[in-house]
Amino acid sequence: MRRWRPVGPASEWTAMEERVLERWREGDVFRESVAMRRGGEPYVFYEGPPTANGRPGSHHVLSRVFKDIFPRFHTMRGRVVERKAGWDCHGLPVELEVERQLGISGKPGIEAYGIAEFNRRCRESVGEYLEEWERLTERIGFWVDTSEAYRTMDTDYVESVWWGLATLFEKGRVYESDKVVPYCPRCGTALSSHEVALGYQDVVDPSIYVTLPLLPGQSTGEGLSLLVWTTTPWTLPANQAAAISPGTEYAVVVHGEERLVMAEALVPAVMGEGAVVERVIPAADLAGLEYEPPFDLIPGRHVVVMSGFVTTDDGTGIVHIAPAFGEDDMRVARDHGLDAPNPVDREGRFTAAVPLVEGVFVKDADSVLMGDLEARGRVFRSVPYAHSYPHCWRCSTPLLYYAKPSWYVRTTDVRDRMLDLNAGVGWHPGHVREGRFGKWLEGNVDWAISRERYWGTPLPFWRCDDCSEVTAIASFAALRACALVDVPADLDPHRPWVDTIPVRCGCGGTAHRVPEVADVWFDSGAMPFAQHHYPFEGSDDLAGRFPADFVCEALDQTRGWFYSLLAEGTLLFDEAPYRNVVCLGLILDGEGQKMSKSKGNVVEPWTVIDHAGADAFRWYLFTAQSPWESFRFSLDVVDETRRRFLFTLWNTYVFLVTYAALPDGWSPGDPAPPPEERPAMDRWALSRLDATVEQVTARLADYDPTAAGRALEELVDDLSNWYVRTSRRRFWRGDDPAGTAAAFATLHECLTTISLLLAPFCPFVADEMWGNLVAVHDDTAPPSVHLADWPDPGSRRDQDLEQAMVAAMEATTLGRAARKNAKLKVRQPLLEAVIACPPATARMLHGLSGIVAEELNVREIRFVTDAGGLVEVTLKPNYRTLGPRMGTAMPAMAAAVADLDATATVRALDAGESVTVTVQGRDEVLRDDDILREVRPSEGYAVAEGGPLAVGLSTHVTHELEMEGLARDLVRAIQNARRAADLNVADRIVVHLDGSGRVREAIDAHRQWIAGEVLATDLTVGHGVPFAALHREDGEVDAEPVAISLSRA
RNA sequence: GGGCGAUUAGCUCAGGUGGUUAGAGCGCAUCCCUGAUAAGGAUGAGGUCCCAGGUUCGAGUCCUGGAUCGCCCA
Repeated sequence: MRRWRPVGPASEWTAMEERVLERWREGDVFRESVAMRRGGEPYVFYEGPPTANGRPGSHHVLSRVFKDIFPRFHTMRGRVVERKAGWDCHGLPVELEVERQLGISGKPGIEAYGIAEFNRRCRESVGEYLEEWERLTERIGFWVDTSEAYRTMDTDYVESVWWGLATLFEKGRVYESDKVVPYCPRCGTALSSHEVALGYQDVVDPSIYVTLPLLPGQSTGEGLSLLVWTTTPWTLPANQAAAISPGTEYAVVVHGEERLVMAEALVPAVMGEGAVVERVIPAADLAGLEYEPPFDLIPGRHVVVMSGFVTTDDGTGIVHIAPAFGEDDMRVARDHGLDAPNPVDREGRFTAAVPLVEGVFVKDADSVLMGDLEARGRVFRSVPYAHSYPHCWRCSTPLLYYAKPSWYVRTTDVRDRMLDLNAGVGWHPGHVREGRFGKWLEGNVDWAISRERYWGTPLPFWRCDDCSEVTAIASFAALRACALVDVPADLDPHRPWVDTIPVRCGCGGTAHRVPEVADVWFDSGAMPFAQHHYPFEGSDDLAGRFPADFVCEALDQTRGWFYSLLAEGTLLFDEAPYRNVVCLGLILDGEGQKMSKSKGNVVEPWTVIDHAGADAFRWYLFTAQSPWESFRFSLDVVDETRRRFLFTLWNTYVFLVTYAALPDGWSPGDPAPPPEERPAMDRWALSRLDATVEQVTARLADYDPTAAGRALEELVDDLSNWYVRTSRRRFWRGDDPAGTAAAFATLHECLTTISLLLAPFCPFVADEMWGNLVAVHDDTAPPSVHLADWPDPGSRRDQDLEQAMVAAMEATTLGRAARKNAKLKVRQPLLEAVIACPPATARMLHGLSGIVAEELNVREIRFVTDAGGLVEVTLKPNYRTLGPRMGTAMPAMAAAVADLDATATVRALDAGESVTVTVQGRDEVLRDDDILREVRPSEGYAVAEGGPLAVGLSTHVTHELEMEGLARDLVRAIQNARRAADLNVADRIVVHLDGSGRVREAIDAHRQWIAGEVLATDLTVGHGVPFAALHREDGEVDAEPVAISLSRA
């Protein structure tokens, strides 16, 4: 009883995938695949949480399928791979979305609206696209447990983050400092360096050269003005000092009435070549001089100081110092005991300290301030300046560098340790370790973890109203223990609720929570422990859950999640949080442009899935190129991938099932000869199969799905275009039952093993094939390929056979080229093909000559191994073997080889003798390996050659051969008629033919053969059809008219 | 301004440790096959391997410099 399920055409691919998906749902296959490995060694995967308040795009498909393939692979190899989904819930993107919905903007708007209600809406907004995310996740076959996903806003999660922050605080790794930070005045918050990195834009800012006249009555500098250059004129009112570079010579340049001071080296750049330098002053003589500030509004020392950070690369070599608005400026101010006055409020507007522009946003104040300076004759020159300036990555507001208190984690303390740990991480590509990520770590600065925002993990720090002492609270229990009010059992640990809970300070005073929330990157970096509510629940260690064996995200996460994970892993556990990292590239459109909604070039994942299916989408992403390069992505490239690989595979599978399902077909378990007794073609296929298993396993174990996938592509191509092509007849000829059984068993095993190898890549088609190739026939087999074990490579490699087959393929290609040259179609049988090649090749090919003969449609294959006669030989030195031996004498050797008598040399080598040549007075013995031969047909043969092989065909078509060719043509015509009549491949027919004398002669000569080929039980010839024809057609065969009638037998 | 990566056929991409005539797919042209058929195959045209130096008997491959593009940092 055959149990094969009928198979549909490849064009119904997406319907097939939907059916498989349904089977997974019904059988709960994902859960089962994990559960059945319980007790095995864990393989730890961390899901980097996406934010679900936007639609998932094609780039999310990229990361999600890479997150899928390795867990699937390791599951099949016996590891337990828990896959907990996660969602990043907090942060500015969410707040911005809610602000947009509410039509409010900025912090005052939010506070007027009410933090409680605002945060409630943020919580809702987070889940808005959750359903679409889950639907896409399922449809692309990303197996991850979304039912128990961690969410960074969950109470348990927040408590774990509190634990982390409080632990760092207790270790003395957290501090608060007034520091200049990149600050977004619209969002009202400082940005972390990795956020700043997201928002550089090329802009044109005003840049001005301003004069700072030195005050009269000082030792040096009477009548001189310092020249400073700035691209942020709005910082000039806050000027406190002018910094110069120690050890640099400063020039006094005459400019009209004025005498300007600037670094001597920069005079030509600033003043032009003709500038007159009056004299030169060493930096030391300028230090300490006082000058007239650009605006006499804010008190200060207005003094010249020396600082190492000043360069003479650009500007004037004198730097305007506004301590509140620059990191270097602040350091200079600290070093020299200067104040850091700040005339700009939190919204980025000038305060009453600068009446001229009070209430004006700083960037808008530039022109007014410059106009005022100009009017006072203090501007030397002003030119627009194009540079890259950081903007808020969410709202595009230009960032201000701005002094304000912030909370920091002292990551610089563990910088070297992070570098150590990073050295042991398996990065893919490897250059990220020392390159992009390593360089980033080397330049590490303390991590600013506080944000003055609303929707985030509140910092668990309480500051005493009386003694200012800060208490860090590591758990809700600890909070309850020292709270001065009742803490509800269902505490929402978000603002504003936690802000209403004062606690008792050690000094007896009352402490209130500091207003800031945590950087969302701290949330995601905490996921290794927070997703398990560590250390509050379950085991108090993370054994089997930390570190991860594998994480995977886009390359831009080097500064984001990859960093926050490593920083927290190092600080809290002194261990790298991941062993292997796979980086992914960007998804660009087909023209290499970044996809963006405004350009309208976004390829939606659903478009790809609906048209080409998830397997094709996945296969493209895995195999198109190295995953960390940018993808030039379009529907077309996925479609091409699908046709090239998936359809080829599917056609091969359909071929097997079609013939196996016939009544006289075959089922798994039917007896078949053992592999070693099967024909060469089968042994070759199994050898290739074993080689591929080995390769795919090794490449996947090394996180290289691209090479693994390409090995599979080659195998499928070999099977389809060589094995099936040459073995086709064995699948339906009844005269060799052992050969038929061997063919079925071989192809079945290949496809079954391929379904296993393919399972992590294309889980749908792999399972579909497994179901029909294995599961339906064997009730004890795993019902899904994803519950099966990864195959072990067999021991049937036969490299000699593989090599011989390559030669056979080459001979076939050449034979076909020869036919084309001679204009002899393949259907016309010929007497013989002559293969000219070295004896070793001939020995190798001998066992395969039947295959070559059949492919070339010739009766005989004859080998010619002697040079001369059929072919001429030319000799070339083998540089690969001779080069290292000869060194600089190599050109002389090449000349010596060219001088050899080719025919005699080849004869000697073929006889096993060596050949000696004299090169630069030394005798060199040449072996067979050292000489490469090229054969070329001699005159008179229509042949084709390639390297050491040449194939010639006897072109004489005898009458007998002609009749045989005609018979073949008739078979083809009848087969076409069968197709036109819509018959099944196994239907028996009766045929009646009518045609010319030549046609009749061909039929008479080959009647039995023709009937056999077309499954005819009766074949008649002549006028008048002796049965009621199901189908009839008139046509031509080899220019002869032929009428074909046929009917079912 | 600095770091990292890329640049190979019209397009998309392969090309361990340097070694014969640099490959594949798509597209194009010309054919073939027809018991996988809304498939399949063959042949052909198409290359200054970004440029310039260098190392070497020999460089797409290694070194130096430059150009262009991308990402990251300042």
